[in-house]
Amino acid sequence: MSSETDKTEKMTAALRKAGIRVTRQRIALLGVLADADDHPDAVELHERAKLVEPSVSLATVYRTLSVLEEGGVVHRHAFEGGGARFETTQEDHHDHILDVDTGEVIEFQSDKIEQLQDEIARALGYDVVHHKLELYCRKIPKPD
Amino acid sequence: MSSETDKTEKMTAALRKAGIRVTRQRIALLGVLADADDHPDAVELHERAKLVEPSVSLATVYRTLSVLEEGGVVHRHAFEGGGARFETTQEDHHDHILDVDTGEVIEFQSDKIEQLQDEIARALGYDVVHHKLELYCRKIPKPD
DNA sequence: ATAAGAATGATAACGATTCTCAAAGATAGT
DNA sequence: ACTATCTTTGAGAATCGTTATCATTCTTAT
Repeated sequence: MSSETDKTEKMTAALRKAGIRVTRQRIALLGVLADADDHPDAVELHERAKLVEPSVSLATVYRTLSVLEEGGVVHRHAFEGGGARFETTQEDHHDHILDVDTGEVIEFQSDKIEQLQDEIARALGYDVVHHKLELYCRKIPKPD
Repeated sequence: MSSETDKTEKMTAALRKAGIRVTRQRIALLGVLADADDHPDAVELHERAKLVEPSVSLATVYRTLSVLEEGGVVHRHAFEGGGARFETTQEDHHDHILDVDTGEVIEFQSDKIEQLQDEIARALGYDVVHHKLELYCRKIPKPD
């Protein structure tokens, strides 16, 4: 099998499609992002990318993340406390619940809320370009 | 008239009520915050506070903002790009529209959205402690 | 007025991110 | 494939917003 090669080709294609120059470092980072099912920050992504492509520098991770963001390939989140965290745009749009005790991130989506946002903005003469909705929450204790 | 004295006394009372020790610097900063109808950052607040109380240092501005936040007297906002921005909690709760072209901040409030947020969180086993809803928008061009 | 503790200004330190620059690499045209 | 051109890279310095340190000054409860 050639699964590693497969992934490389997939990432290469994705970069090409987004009009981004293809380099070893970018393939590695995009691969890591595609595999991640959490919301890692730049340093964490650097750690993971180094396992695939040891030469990647942190500077390049930051640069590439910006490039990928501009290309619409990843989303950058600035949750409260600490640095930015990233995820691919492969999945559908969603917002986040942040567990204030554990730091856990849960994703959710509500068409109703999005629709209300559009209505509110429109009424004030604005179009929503993008939005940020974060619910900082605490687990409801189970009644036992 | 003794309007400056009046304000000082008002600010002093507000600090006392919040259980915060009263100093010249804190009175000055809180006064500036109370007067602000925008969402200034720490450096901007420092500039304004220096006009009232020239001795205030930037370090104290940061320290005091944290103290005031803990005391529930001000809110800290982390809008995209740049540092934190502040406003007093005198007004009712509201969320923000950010004009992506001008940086302008518009406030709005929607009980409906807040209610939906609670419902969504509850369904996932969470209570909302606080939330952040920011609509990054662009002005709809007037048809002329 | 005084003692005990808290707040202050100046500046160093910090973490996250961006910049600089010479060297290496990618792409398009031959 | 070979070059020329333009881009990206790694390493580390620099920057930005913010917090920590510490000796001095100020608040507050007595």
